[in-house]
Amino acid sequence: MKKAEKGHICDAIYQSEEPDIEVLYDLSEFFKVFGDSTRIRILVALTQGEICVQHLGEHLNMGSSAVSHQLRIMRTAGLVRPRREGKTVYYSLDDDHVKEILEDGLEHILHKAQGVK
Amino acid sequence: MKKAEKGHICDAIYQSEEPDIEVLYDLSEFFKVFGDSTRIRILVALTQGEICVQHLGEHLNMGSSAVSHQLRIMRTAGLVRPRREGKTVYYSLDDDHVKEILEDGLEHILHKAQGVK
DNA sequence: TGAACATTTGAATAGTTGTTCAAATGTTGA
DNA sequence: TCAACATTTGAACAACTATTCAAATGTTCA
Repeated sequence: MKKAEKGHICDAIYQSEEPDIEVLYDLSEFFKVFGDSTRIRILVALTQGEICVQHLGEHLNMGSSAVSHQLRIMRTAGLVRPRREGKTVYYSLDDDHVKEILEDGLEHILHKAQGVK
Repeated sequence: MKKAEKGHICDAIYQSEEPDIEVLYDLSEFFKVFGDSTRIRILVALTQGEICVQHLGEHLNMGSSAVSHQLRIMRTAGLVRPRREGKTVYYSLDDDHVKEILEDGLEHILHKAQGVK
């Protein structure tokens, strides 16, 4: 890889092979889903196993409609998966990756809270 | 730890020792910072090294003011750190944890894009 | 000090988003 | 089929957010 000639430190951005701008947009959309406390609480609850919409509503002290709206967003993002059993729909995390991302985030803010540096 | 008696699968949420609701709120606030494509692009650019505000603006095709506003948000969140050198202010990632989170997110969406399952 | 430049700040605005309510859809059992 | 229940959907509204512009702050150098 060739080094920039001018040597200005800001030139770093010109030699970087950053991911496509479109991918970075997708990435921000992905993180956006985690950027709401209702959705985070749902995801954290789901780390314990699958839960139906109504119970999620009770747990969050919200109506089923509001919960369903949020679940749709997370379903679209591929974070949760529905399973119907009679009248009831159970939701669960789509894969273990979600759990990891939650844990990484938690680790980060707890780390910061400890007062690093 | 005592198990729920009824055995309903939704009871999982009642036996869980989930993090304080306040912590989950902080967690969502943390992810919210990553949930904007401008900020993501700034963070990704910074993975290559420190960059000044003006160059970031050129890179993103935005005014310095807009960039500065976003940098303030990320500074407050403890994601980036400024270093003044004369008139110029260079920004860099505050710690390696940020890079990890970006990579985890990228890995996830690329993984999904490949069509898993 | 004063001019030139880089960054920050505040106010204004257009666009986005979460929740609520009402209505629709889907499912079960009588 | 009908009633009862669970979930989903759409529209409306209030709250929030990213960007822009103008003004202020901070820094260097003559």
